[in-house]
Amino acid sequence: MNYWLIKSEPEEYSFADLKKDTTTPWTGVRNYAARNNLRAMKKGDLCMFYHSVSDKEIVGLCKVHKEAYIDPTSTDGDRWSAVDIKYLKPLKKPVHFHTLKAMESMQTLELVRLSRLSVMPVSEQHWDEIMALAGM
DNA sequence: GCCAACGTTGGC
DNA sequence: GCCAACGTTGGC
Repeated sequence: MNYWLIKSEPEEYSFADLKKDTTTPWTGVRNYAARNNLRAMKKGDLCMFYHSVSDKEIVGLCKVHKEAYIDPTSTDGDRWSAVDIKYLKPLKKPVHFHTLKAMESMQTLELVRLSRLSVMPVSEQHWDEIMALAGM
């Protein structure tokens, strides 16, 4: 079991949209590091859902529903990948970017370190710590 | 294969 | 809206 964090601008596709859809194809990633992370995802892996730009907080949990396949929104062969994710539940208390950025232990979190990466792994220690902050 | 120019992302 | 960080592109 691995842990991940995926980003979306809520104006683009929000956690509420995922709740409505239950599952959704996570398409449109056009960055190799993020793509490689998508390809490393295993069915059942847990993901944090982060609202970038306007909210800047982790709002909920989802899981990998279907492992990487060719991104249907790309016409570039199998250069880009997508996965399907499935809605799980909201965090009791969303965790804001500021909170994480201020924590010594989160300085190694990709979200803090590499702000532009849109799909990233989360270590088990970070995961547990964030879940505690989220009241989960 | 280097690197300048350019585009994009996302925090501020 | 600005701009830093970073990825990509293309001329040399």
